[in-house]
Amino acid sequence: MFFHFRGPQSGLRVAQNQSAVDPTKARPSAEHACPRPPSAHTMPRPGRNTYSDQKPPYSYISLTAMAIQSSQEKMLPLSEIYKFIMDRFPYYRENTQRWQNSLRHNLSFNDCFIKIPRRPDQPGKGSFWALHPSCGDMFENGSFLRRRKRFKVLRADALAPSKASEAAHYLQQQAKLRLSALQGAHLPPGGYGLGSSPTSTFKHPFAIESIIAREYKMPGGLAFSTMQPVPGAYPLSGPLGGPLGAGWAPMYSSGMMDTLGGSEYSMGAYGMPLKPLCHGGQTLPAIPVPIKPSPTSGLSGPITAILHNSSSLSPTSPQSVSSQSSPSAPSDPLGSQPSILLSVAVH
DNA sequence: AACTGTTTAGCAAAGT
DNA sequence: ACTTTGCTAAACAGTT
Repeated sequence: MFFHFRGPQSGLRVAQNQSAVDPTKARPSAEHACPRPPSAHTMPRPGRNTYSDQKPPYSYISLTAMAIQSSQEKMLPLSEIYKFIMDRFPYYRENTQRWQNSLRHNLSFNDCFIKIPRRPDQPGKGSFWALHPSCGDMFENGSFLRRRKRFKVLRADALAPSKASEAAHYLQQQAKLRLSALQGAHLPPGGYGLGSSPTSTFKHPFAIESIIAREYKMPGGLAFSTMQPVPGAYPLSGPLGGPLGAGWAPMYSSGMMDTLGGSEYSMGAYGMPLKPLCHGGQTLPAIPVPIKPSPTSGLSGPITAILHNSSSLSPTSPQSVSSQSSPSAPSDPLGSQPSILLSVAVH
């Protein structure tokens, strides 16, 4: 999954219609924030104190993705996303109610963000938010500034079994690729295998990884709050030693791979039994299932199949396998009928 | 009460 | 002109 930053000349509207919405609010206009669209090589990076108190030329989706990407667990609670943004962009230390509302709206509205419930024994407010693994191609040319497409999800209750199995296979492949990436920090050719875009293989100097990695190495110990272990997340010390992407923990820490078509249960990160999610004879990996329909990176063919009637699943929570309902999970509009969602990219 | 999450609505700018 | 995308406001419900 690659995200690149690009100058606002890409077409992103910055701070648009703010004055129109509320002209009484004295806020920096887009022109003020970016008097001259910086070229790619002058594109400021979202480091600490970047943009001073001016509004950064990033959409909320971008900012949120940056925050999530910056975290070791690749997942953050809402409050940590707030922190990340406020920590790096002083502009967002004011009018918090306004932009935080917008940000929450984005989290809910955009399929590229998936919600990962907390463990039952780790109380806290809100869930964790992660990026859908297939959203790396969401932005134009990998840019964080403007998505090139929005994901629409079509219900595919009548999805052919072959399609469903292809989707399961796709998820399996993704898991493997992700694992290999985590293990050696060596990205396989073509990124995580999500690289439907040729840009995925190119690590742009303004890619989030590049930016963040650079900042991680900055002297003075720029310890983001987001880099701290997330309480209540799924801290993992998987077979690889270090912490893994908690949201995807069961994929790597247990015999997830083997559960595909294998035994019914396997042990999760906390020794909890992980039951493959089987519906209608289909066996899908026990991965965090997006509450919302899953987006796709624009790959051809079936990209992601999720179990629609498990709208909110915790990867290691027994509740997630014993009960398909969660407090935050709206009731299935179709009842308990197992169904599979096939997400497609809509241009 | 405060926070979190969902949803609807309207507007503006960019893209097609 | 129409569509898409992003921003903002607001209402509401659920959770802590």
